[in-house]
Amino acid sequence: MTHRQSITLKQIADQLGLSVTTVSRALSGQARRYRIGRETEQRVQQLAKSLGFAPNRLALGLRLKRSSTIGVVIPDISNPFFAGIVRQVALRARDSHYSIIVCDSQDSQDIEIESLALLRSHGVEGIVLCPVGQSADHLVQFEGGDLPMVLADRYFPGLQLPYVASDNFHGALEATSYLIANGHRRIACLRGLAGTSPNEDRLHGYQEGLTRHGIPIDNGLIAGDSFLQQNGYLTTKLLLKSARPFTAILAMSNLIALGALRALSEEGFRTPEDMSIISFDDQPYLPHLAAPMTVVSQPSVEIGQLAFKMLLDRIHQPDGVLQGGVLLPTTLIVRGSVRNLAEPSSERTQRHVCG
Amino acid sequence: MTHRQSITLKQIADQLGLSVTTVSRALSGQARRYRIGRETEQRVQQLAKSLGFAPNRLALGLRLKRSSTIGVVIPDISNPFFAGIVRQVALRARDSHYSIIVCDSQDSQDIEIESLALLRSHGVEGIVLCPVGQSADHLVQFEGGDLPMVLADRYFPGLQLPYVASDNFHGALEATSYLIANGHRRIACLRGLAGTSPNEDRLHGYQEGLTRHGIPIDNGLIAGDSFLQQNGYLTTKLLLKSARPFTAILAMSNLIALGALRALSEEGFRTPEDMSIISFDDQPYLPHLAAPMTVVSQPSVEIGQLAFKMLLDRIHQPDGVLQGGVLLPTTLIVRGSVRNLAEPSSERTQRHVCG
DNA sequence: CTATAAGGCACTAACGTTTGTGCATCATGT
DNA sequence: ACATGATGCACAAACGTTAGTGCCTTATAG
Repeated sequence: MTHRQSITLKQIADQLGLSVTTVSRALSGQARRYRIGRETEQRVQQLAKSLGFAPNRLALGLRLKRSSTIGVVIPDISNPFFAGIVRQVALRARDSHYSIIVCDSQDSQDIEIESLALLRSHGVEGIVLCPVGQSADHLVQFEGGDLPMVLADRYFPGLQLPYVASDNFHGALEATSYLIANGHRRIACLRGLAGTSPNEDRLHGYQEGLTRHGIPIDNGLIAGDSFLQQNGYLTTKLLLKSARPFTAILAMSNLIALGALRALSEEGFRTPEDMSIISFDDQPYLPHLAAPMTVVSQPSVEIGQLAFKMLLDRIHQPDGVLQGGVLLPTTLIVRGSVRNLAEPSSERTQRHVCG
Repeated sequence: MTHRQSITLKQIADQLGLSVTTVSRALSGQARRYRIGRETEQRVQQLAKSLGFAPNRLALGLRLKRSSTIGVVIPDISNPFFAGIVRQVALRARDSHYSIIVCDSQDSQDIEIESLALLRSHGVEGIVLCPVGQSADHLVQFEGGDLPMVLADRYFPGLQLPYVASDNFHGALEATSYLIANGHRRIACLRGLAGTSPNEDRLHGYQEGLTRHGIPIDNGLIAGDSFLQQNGYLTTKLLLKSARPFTAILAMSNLIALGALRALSEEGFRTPEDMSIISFDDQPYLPHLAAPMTVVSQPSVEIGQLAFKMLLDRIHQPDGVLQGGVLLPTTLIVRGSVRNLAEPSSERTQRHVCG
């Protein structure tokens, strides 16, 4: 039970006076097939169990060319959104007897590239990737279908790889429409990293929302260049200082929203009295914010689960027809961070908190 | 560059008309030692580079008995506190050319046990474990020193394993003292899982804080049995319904605090006007809560970094003297969730939000 | 009593790597 | 001319596993 080092087939074989081959077959359920005696089979299984035998996965992987591991590469594992995805992948992987090697690319495409090569050398059977960069040159090698890969959260239009992401276009469209329905016409858009699908899709949804309601698009209200908190903070500061008035903010990530909140607070703006805001990504704490945050919720659980499922499919049928991408619907969760401009401003629109 | 499957030493050897041995030596910097010709060395290195050769880690691990991987086992990777630890371990591991296999034990000791066995079979060189259970029977096998292990966040008093955790006793003591200094005498304590070091240490700190100020300990104000949100919610509900009055809450985890907040909100209690609260674990969103949360901040970055460093030390010197545990100091971050009972109750103690 | 089948197991190679050793060839010193 | 030493590389084994095949024994059929 408590052993100094992992025990091997050979040790069991020696102890029983059998060959390694026989032990292997007795343990892998191949006993019948290879005519191992009933009694021998029992003895092997008993001893193996009592010794707590577990096959060396390195040897197994080498021999079988199946390492029972998959790789997961994400920009920042401490971002709850990505952590949520990783968790679902991890849980599902465990159900399917896979282990996961996790790489944090730190929002760097160079590290991402390195990590992919590293995972390959580890013999992973597949990779779930939340890509960070604006280009996909390093991903074309995976189109071939050796080493299966599924993209999560982001995708690249030209790239022939399966992906799972939120329907960011409609999410942003719905959020923008909601703001407009509440009387907002000048809505700032706090962008994430340009060239990434979430950013582009959300931006288009935002623009479409304005256009559909006959509101001209003011490019001066569209600003920002990263999904990080610092960007939300600085961009909001700048926007508030600019001459362009606006009554609402559409923040393209949870981190951007946090940064915006800080800037608003510093500049003396109250939410939602002086400024309305909608963010992306639902989180457990959002109902408890000073202004309970109205958000476009992404189905991160489903994204993670589906990403793994699609990867597993590709691992099992590498030559099956390539699935396209899947866009999962978002949900607008209405809380209290959007003011209805039609109502008197002195009153909070909802919630008894801070009443 | 773009290859269908990983390339091997043999392929390079064949292409150059050399033996695998020579190629291996030319690539591992052993050329001089084994008298490989200067020119041969160059040719091998060039070709390897141009082919993007990376040694098969499975074979490498098998041969060298060094897999260049470590295992990380945590209760819930989507909990920002643990995600933060994992991230630091991942970053440091990468610096040291280690990959990490992550297991989410889902707060289940059975899964934890399974995961440890799995990691062993993967040939990991060491394990960082945030244990979940109340007993450490399954960990004594690691005292021996084969398979190095470092505990993070929690430890077990009797167990001879190095650990890194917060100084929860003093953290709770400081928080309790702060509450008392603000005039609170009846302070509810929302516990986590009994038998775990964070819970016990925080509880003792709480009790010590009361005792030092001559306040009797009321066991009716100490309740709860898990670190999860649901527990915070239910326990708070129960406590509020009970006959025992209290003016402040000490929540023993970020999740518990979130649950408490929800209960308070539902029961019509305002924070901090009607109820003060202090939680553990600092998070980016806490300043933006309805009542910006005063917390005992844990040095999760340092915990993760140090855990990896200690593990690396043990990997390099398995027979070195066993380090004891390390307790890292916490920081009380004062925000606005504690009301000073000496001040008039109608006014918010600070902040202009919701003014 | 012999051919045939079936039962029970071991031998061998292979996965890709590293490492100890051995076998050539060439130059050098005497 | 002959031992000696360096130089340049290849061979073989090993890590732990699986899978194809072969060998021996016993039972069954003719």
